[in-house]
Amino acid sequence: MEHPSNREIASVLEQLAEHSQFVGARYPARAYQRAASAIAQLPVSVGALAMAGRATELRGIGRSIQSRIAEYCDTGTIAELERLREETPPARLLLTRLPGLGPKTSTVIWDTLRPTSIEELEEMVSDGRLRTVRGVGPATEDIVRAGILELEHEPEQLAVQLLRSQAQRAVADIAGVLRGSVPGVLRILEAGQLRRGFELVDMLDIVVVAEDTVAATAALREQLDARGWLTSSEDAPIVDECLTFALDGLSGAGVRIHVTDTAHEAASYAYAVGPVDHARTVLERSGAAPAAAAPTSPVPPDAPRAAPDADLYRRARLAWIAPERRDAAGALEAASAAFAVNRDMPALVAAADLRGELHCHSNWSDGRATMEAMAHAAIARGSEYLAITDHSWSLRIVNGLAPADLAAQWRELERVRATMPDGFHLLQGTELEILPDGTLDFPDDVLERLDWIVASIHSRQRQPAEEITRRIERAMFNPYVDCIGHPTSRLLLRRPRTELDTDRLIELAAHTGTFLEINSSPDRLDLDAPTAARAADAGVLLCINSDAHGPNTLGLVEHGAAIARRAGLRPDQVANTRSWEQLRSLQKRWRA
DNA sequence: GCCGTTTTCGGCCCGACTGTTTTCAGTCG
Repeated sequence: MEHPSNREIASVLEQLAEHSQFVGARYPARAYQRAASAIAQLPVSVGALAMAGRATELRGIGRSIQSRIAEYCDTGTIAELERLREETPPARLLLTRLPGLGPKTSTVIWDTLRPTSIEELEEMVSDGRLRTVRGVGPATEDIVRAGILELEHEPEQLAVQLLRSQAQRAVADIAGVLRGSVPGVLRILEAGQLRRGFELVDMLDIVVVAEDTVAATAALREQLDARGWLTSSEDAPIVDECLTFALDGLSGAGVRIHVTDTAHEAASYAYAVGPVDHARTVLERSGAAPAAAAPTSPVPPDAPRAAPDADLYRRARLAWIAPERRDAAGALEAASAAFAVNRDMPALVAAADLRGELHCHSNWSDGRATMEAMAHAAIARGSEYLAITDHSWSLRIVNGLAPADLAAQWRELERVRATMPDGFHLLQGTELEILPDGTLDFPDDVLERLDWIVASIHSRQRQPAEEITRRIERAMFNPYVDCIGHPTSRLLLRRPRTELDTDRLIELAAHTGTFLEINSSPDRLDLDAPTAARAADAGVLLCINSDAHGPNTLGLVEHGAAIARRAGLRPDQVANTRSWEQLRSLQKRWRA
């Protein structure tokens, strides 16, 4: 029996959380929220667990939430939530969703004014009635006014964007459906924006290679229809039959499934990877004759010879271009020039090139696992070194470590180290808070005892450009600061980047010998690809770091590697493609 | 709504900042 995805269930719980806020039940709201975020990253189906009565074994899920999940699996809905939804006026929803208005203020406004519509709320803003609400001043008024305005402009920004991690999960879900229900599927290939390494994705492209495209398309259409997913179907202009639909639920991103057979696989894949203009040019240059022989699956993501469309590029008299570089300016010209002299395009860095991990957290601060568990997970991934970089003490919210804690951690680390296999380096580090004035959270005599130091900003992120740039500059001049973590502090779809002047950042990183991070957390991906490319051009070494908070998230470096590849980075431009001994010799503390 | 051998009831990350007050509540990370 199939269950709704964890993503879907999490979104339902989030809606329950929102509605709990309306009735002032803030602790239940938090419980729903906690359950939702626990489920979202769970590797097993919570629906199956709930139906078996075992979901309560998970932290954050009790009898009540379990029964709601089971109800959702059974009936596809939760009666209580449906009722709440119908009872909730749009103006109420708007108020609670405004960033800067919390549960208290939005409830006070609602209780005092009771606008029956967004239009009425707008009137209340302009005629000053909003201002009469206790606790509402000019700033709050601005927040509401801006919120209404944004709502009016929404059609333009309605395109739904997914983080890479969400997009990958969605693709995996869809692929699961396809495998189980469409006959004669030979392989399923990830294409489109996701394959090209976009940090945000609004269209998922999936190539289905089938023995019989007519039969496969019919079965696929039926499956999608049965799920209510199919919104439209169009024939792709060039090479394949393409089914287009919208994902259900919260995400609502577009999906295109390209059905093809082995004879047309290369062209179909190139087209599905895109961008369209690039694919067209390649297809035209190749003579667009369908490839005779198809490569055999499975296709490793990056071996040029084995890529599904490698042959196509050859016939187009082009060196093969990695999907991540197909948006890059001048890619076709470079590939043509390389082909003329019988060369490949420069090799791009891949996650498999990374020999160690330089930014992760343990349960000494806000990580979920012991240092030991993190180390074993790193070893299992083939890493040669792992730096434990728990937060420093000014970040109390995540249990940042004081110098005394650091000393205790050191003793524990020594004990764990003794159990490690030969050749593996467990390093003691810190994610050091750069304080608002640019001073560091630990003095130098503490820092000099650590193996590896990532310095980052988590507070006062709205400083003006000059201040925040000076702040990071001061940190980079410290001889023990090895790397600047998530330099612009953006959170994709949630929070804009800081005003940091990245030109200055790069210039000083080169000058001081400080590495810059490509943080692989899917909602950060910071530095972004264009900035990382500029940094590499300036001779700055980048670190691709997972920022893992548990053993399962060390693999997030795949996302960071995708960004690095979009930036065109070679392995030698990434610091942690080196052994720890080599990397260590590049730390500025040994070079001065 | 969830959690727990120091609790089956009474707590729930905690400090800084901001905007609203006129000494502090609400929001955020």
